Amino acid sequence: MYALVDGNNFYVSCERVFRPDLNGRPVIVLSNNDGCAIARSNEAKALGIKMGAPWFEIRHMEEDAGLVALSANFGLYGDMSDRMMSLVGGLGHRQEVYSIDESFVDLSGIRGNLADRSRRLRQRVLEWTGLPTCVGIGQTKTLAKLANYIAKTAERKPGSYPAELSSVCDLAAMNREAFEQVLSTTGVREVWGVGPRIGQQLEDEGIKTVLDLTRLDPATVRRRWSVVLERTVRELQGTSCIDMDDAPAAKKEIACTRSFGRAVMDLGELEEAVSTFASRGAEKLRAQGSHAGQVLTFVRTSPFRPDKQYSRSIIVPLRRPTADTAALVETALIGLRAIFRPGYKFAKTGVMLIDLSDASVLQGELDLEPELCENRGRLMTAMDGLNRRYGRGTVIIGSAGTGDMPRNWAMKQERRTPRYTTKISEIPVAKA
DNA sequence: TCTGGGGTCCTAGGACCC
DNA sequence: TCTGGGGTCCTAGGACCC
Repeated sequence: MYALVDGNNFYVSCERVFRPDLNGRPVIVLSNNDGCAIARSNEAKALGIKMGAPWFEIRHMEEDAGLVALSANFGLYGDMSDRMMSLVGGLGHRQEVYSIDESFVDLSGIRGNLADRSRRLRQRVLEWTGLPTCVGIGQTKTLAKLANYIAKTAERKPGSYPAELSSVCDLAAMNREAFEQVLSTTGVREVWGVGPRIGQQLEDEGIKTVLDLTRLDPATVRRRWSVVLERTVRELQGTSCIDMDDAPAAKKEIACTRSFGRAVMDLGELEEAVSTFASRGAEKLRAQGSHAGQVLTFVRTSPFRPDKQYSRSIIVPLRRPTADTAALVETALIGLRAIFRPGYKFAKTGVMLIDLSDASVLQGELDLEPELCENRGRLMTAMDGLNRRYGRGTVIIGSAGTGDMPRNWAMKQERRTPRYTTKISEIPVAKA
């Protein structure tokens, strides 16, 4: 038995904890570069703002409808997430943190009324962190996800489902008739694992509701679609196919990519951006104890603009796997210089560290610079320590830029709220 | 003017091997 | 005329997730 607990409109709710004046108002949080809406309050959803809606298209609602738009404050959301997750873990014996605002909890061995227990947990999370949540319970992870969707929808749109399913929905506790009734009023696209593509195909075949999907024969689904969808169908039928993953494996690739605040045409500026992203990737790499064997660098123009388009990537191997910032930056720059073409308005670049291996696995080789290597490792440790203690960017590699060049590539963030919980100078002051 | 970032898994097809 | 069988590895692309 599984529960899926997730934060309602998570980023917006994090902002509201410190800005109660935003309660009851339409609020959205924008992606990096203030590009598009990535979180919406219920009031913003009611205005018809879609997930991913470009900001420039909905901006007029600031005037027309009192919409409040905030730049993403990921430092805040990450910290609030940690607080929420540590409480949610108490619901059962094992927890899998699935995303910044969701976690699965294994409820096996938990006695008593699971819905009541979940309601108490919700209350505790709300009181201790200020964050509203919903809980879905089911026999499999896919059913728990579905239950969570129902709980959220029942809460947000009264009348869409029986009122008692609002906020907490336990599909496993329902009788067959009620269960099928709920499934028959839920669209097939709401199922975890059914995206726009498969959703369309299913609907074209007349499979419109979750109940329809649940009644398909798994073998047929495998033949007509894939083993992935077959698993989904089996999970809906109550057979668990997706296990808990409570010790997430090391990443197999690490990406650092950004769209630019403004178009960039100059190689020098791109070099700063690529150096910055490769450095950040190197930090992530060291944090998980890995080495990279190859570095992929890409540049591209904006596919949304009518300008001349250019998009290329290149993979450059390292002489030996490493997590050394200087080596990774140098390699990424070799790639950049190979694919750069003048005359284009670049919109985005990125560095991906691939072919990752565990740092403890070392290829034996004749080492002609043992002291150098050892010192590099210490240097990286010192650098990470300083940046952790005094903030990201305290110590950087020179090619990332010292501010003497235009920084069109720098991210646009015009509406960021303070880092209330993670930056000492930005902690709110309570007045007596 | 202005459209996010970071991942995973699966499959098909080609290259290559014996 | 008639041209095997079984396997691995890699890559690109598709689809999905939040």
